[in-house]
Amino acid sequence: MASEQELSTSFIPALYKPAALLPIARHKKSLLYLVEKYPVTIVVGQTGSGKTTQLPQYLDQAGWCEDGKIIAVTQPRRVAATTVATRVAEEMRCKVGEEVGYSIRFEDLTSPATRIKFLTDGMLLREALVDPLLSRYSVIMVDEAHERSLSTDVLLGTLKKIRKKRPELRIIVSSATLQAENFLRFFAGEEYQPEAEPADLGGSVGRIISLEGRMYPVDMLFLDSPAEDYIERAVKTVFDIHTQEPEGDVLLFLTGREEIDTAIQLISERAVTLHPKAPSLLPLPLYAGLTTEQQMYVFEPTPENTRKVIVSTNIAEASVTIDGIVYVIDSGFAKLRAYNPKTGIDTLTAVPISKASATQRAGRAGRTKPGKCFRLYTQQAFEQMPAATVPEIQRSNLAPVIMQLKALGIDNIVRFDFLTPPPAELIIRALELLSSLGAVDDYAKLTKPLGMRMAEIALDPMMAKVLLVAPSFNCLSEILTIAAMVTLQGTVWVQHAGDKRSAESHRRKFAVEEGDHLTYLNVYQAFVTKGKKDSKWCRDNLLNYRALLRAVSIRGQLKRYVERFGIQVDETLSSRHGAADLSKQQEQIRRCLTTGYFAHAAKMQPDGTFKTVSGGLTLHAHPTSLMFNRKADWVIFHEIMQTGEKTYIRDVTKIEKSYLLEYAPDYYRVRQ
DNA sequence: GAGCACTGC
Repeated sequence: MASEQELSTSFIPALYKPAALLPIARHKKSLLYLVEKYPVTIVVGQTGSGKTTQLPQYLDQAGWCEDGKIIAVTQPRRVAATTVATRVAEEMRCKVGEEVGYSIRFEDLTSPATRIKFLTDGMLLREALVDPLLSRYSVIMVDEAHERSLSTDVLLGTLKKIRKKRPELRIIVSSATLQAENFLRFFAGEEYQPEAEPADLGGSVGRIISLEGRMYPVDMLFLDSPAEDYIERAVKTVFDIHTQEPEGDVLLFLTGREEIDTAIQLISERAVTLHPKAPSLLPLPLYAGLTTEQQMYVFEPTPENTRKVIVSTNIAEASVTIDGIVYVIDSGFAKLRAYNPKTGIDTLTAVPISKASATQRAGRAGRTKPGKCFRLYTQQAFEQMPAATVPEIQRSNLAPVIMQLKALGIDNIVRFDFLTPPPAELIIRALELLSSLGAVDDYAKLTKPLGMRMAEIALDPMMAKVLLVAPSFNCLSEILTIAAMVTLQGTVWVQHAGDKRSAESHRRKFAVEEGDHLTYLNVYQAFVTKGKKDSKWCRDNLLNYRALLRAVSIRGQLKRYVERFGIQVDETLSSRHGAADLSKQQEQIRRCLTTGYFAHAAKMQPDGTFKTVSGGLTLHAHPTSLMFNRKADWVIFHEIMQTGEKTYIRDVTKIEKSYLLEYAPDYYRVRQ
């Protein structure tokens, strides 16, 4: 007989609502019927409907994991894959990695016993490289498909192709209301019947099923005339809520760090004028650039007699959920990244959000009780918003996507079945770049072995090329490190607000005059010799400990790729001594970088700005770059981005003009 | 003098 102790440890934590009470429970039969009968099921349901946690368990119970088959559930974000797996494992009373597991880059918590597997959609695409028909899976559920991330879109196209060869495969797409028909139309193709009753739209291919969420009503309030300054209006609204509305925390959506800091300052200043006995206001910032500890404040319970005001970027729209929010203030704007194929430059600008985004933001007010959403725009402006945000695949540099598709054996990109095809110009521009890198031939086929190998490595094509030619420059070990560090995307250093001078002096300790890439190499080498077991060493040097640990993992993974290609990595080279040797080695590294980044070259002007090779554009070294306050002649850079009025280059390294002509003669002959 | 959010065996 089990002791009381044993019994009590097997109880499900009361934290979670018993599964049977979730709205999805009522739909169990019809869900299982649809999945049994149709190859494709589109599930419409909001957060809280239980689709992500319950549906996989229903499928498992109904026998979809017999004969060793697995149910896959994909997520656009790593944290979602891990947290949902943990929760489902608790409900099924097993450990993560047993019947329920997850798989994300660098973390595979699955075993031969795993029947339900949560993974990022990028990860499932990686699996398709090895197992093109994804034959281990009986059901693949693509969750949060309405977010239309790059990987989700590529995955959906790939699944449509796989379905033709595997009619027994079941595909479940989970989506918000607005896009459900698009997904069904996509999979049903010619069988889609626009004139049919809603219940028959998808012919014999699929059906849509709706699960209502566990949402409370949210009152919508619009401005009657447009706001001249939405930050000012937002702050005013915060105080109106604080003085006139019952208790409950406020979530304010703005576009970026600068606006958030301004708003928080205004709120703090004005809070002093509140009546001494009135409840106090606690404004808190939330954006991705904050450290994890700084972000944690928003999740702490609100102190007594206080109202929390969380001032956030888009991160709180889908990625982060905060309890206790009753009031949402929506500026109606978000910063979005877009790629301009004409200039090859990424832009980051504030643009009006879509109706779908506005609805999602408002929904954040109704998670625990009825709420209110104050929209800082008119109803007319809302009507004019686009229905949905332009999918990433239509506003991104497609070079990495094209490499990925080609690695999956999809050669004719133009004929690939995209949910929404990207503009031809984006495809042409990407193919031009891949051709100049030698990754594809005149028929746009992957070259052997260079293009094939580039496609297999999890790196941006320019860096992939650099890595694969590194052995001929005798600097493979160093490039492995540089590639890993650049992948961290500027998270190497931690920023401390108001501590700019000390940040700069710390960076100077590791500085290499030739530029950011060699400085990264220095930082990494210092980290593995001095700081790998010592997070204090990182704190003292304003370095991001977790980011550097990640660099170690990425480097290890890249090294395994290279070794699989039969290329030896000589790690003794990086510890060579002597000034002459060092300078020679640094030159080799700069030459090697140029073989991949020749299209990202610029010349410094007397005033310290840069001009592109064609001469058209004025570029500024990003303030985080070593080249921000140094002299150079020619440079190559990793990234170019336009924000506001200025165009910045980041991760910049000095080169000689002669390198460009030596390593990219064709590219530069045309442009001279 | 400064950057929304994600991701990859």
